[in-house]
Amino acid sequence: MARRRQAVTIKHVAADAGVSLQTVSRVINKEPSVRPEMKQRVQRSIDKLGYVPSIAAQRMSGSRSYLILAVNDRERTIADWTARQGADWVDQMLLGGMLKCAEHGYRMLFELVDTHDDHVERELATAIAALQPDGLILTPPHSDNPRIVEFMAKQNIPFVRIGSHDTDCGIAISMDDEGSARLAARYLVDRGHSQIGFIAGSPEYQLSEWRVAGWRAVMAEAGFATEGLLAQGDFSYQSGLAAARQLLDRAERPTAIIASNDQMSLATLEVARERGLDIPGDLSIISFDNTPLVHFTQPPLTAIDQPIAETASRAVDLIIAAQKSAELPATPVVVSGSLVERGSVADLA
Amino acid sequence: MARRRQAVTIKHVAADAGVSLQTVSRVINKEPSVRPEMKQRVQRSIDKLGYVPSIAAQRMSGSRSYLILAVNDRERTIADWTARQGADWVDQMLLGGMLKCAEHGYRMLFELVDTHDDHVERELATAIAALQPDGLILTPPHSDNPRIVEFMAKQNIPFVRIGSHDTDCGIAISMDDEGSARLAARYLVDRGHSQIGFIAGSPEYQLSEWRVAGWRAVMAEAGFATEGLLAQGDFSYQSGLAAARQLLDRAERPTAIIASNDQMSLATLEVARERGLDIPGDLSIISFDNTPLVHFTQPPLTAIDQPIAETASRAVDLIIAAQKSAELPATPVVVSGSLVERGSVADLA
DNA sequence: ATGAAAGCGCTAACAT
DNA sequence: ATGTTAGCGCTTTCAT
Repeated sequence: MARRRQAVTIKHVAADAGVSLQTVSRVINKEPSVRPEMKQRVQRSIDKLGYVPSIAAQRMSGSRSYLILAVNDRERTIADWTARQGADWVDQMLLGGMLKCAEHGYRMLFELVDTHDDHVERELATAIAALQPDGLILTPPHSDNPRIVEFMAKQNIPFVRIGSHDTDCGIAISMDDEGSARLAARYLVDRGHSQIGFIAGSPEYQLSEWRVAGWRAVMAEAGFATEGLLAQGDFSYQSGLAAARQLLDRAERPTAIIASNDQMSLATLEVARERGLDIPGDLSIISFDNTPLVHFTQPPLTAIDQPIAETASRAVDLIIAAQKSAELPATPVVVSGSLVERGSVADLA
Repeated sequence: MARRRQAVTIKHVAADAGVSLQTVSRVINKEPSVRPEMKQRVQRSIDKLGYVPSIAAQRMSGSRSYLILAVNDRERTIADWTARQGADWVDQMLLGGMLKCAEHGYRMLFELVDTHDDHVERELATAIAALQPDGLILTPPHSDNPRIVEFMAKQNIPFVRIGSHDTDCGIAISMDDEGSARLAARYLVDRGHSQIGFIAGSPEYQLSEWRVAGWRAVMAEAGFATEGLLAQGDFSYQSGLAAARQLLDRAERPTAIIASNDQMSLATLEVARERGLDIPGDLSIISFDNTPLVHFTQPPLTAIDQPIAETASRAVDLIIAAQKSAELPATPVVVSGSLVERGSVADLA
């Protein structure tokens, strides 16, 4: 394959417009110190020749790369993709992130990094050195992985930690997991439920605790006990099966279960079917995540929607803002989830 | 934000190893003309300093960028992401593409381009000029969009056209749509069906015709008429509803329907429910695509699996190969789909 | 087999 | 407000 050089460079534009390279550069970068008439002339040449700046060259000369790197956990992502169960976290992240990037003339790149790898730092360093992104977006469980966070703190690159409350370094942004869990619990309490079970997610994710905390808080406020109503899961279908059985084996069977994600809700549905329990007649279910499968279950699941696209979009905004001012938001940014009503909750009242 | 320069450059490595820049470059690029002992010494310095070459600099100096750009249709992709119905084409493409790229030290970038935009060429030119990828992957309907293909033909960048049979330029790779449709039709014929309806996909996609052709061929071979058994859809749920009604309104009702994608199968399922038809007792259904939702329907859908991940993986291989030799595969590369048996087909035999 | 020099496209720093 | 110069990190010549 022949070597490819840039077809149209800043030189061509400069020659065509009869100005210096610098003036063209100033126009491209929207610097103020160019007379409107000059600017127009240059812009005409740019349009005429179809010139587009080379990111590589821009990056080389020390300016921005206009690249934002979103990093997800390799193991989990590949497992989701391979299972083809409709988990669409990545899609939603790209939806929010790419569109917002495009608005600002940035591009979003997507990388997989193993959170359990012995060389996480090395993996990240490689991606950063190779791509030279202007900012980085960390998703759970990376966002609170100490090795990753400490490494990033040294990099002098703005980075957002989605799903973290830690403000030591980086920019924390979370989806109000506690608030969402409260929302779900409150919704059930309002409908006359008092025996509300909760299936927790993997302890590797901090958000798992926050969700438990939200449920606990509402139960306490309402004066209901939580003893024996908390079951530990790890977000997998299997763990959901075990957790649901544990809860439904209680002498005093819960009338409702909140599960920390859709796979565990699916498992709860299956256990209910095993035992001949009608949903929502005998057992109400509220799910977390609102991934595509909630439409297809029998009945469709009432669920907490995680605003992933919106969060990714905000993350991009925060990075671009951080590039300019060194000022970071003092408190964690919060994007609230919402409850989507479907058919899996009974009104006991 | 302070300006960031590369932390460790080839200079540091050269100094540390006590050799010239050039020697380091040769080691990085695995050129043969370096003595093993030199090579070792340099490699040790690289590892010690944690050096990673800057893609920007490599690209600037005229070598490869190690970037492969996958381009999808913006409108359709965003519609799928927003609908959250579990369409996972993008995920499967990333799964196959990213992993294969990683194997070869490449990275996959992902871009959205509007196939109906008046300035498609401009959109593509921008992405190419900015990113300077070593190769490009076109997906349907871009793969057969004449403006896009003609533009790419001029670019001197190897590009793969997924879902195209056209060998004029670029590298065609397809998923054997005709063969897959034959597979589905044959499967039904073998189980005693003779009135087999077919719901076609959008004519904007060439693969729609090939699927129809496969069905027709099997029907002809079996000596069955196809008159009135073909309904036109456009891949949307709505169009599926209309198409299914048209087929099921026939005096001689089909005993089976093949739908060109999952959304239209879902619609067929719904129409069957409306009319009180049991699936598969009264009507068998075979779907195309095998996206996540096939697991969740009642009954789960027997479907043709489109090997998207495998195809993307092959596409990457083809691009990397094309970079070296100018030799392109003479005939279109074909990756075959398979039929996944679930519960939506009745055996009449 | 190794090294030195030139240049890729662009911008920061310094003129004017 | 505009132009000139130097240099980013790397690879391609072209020497040796």
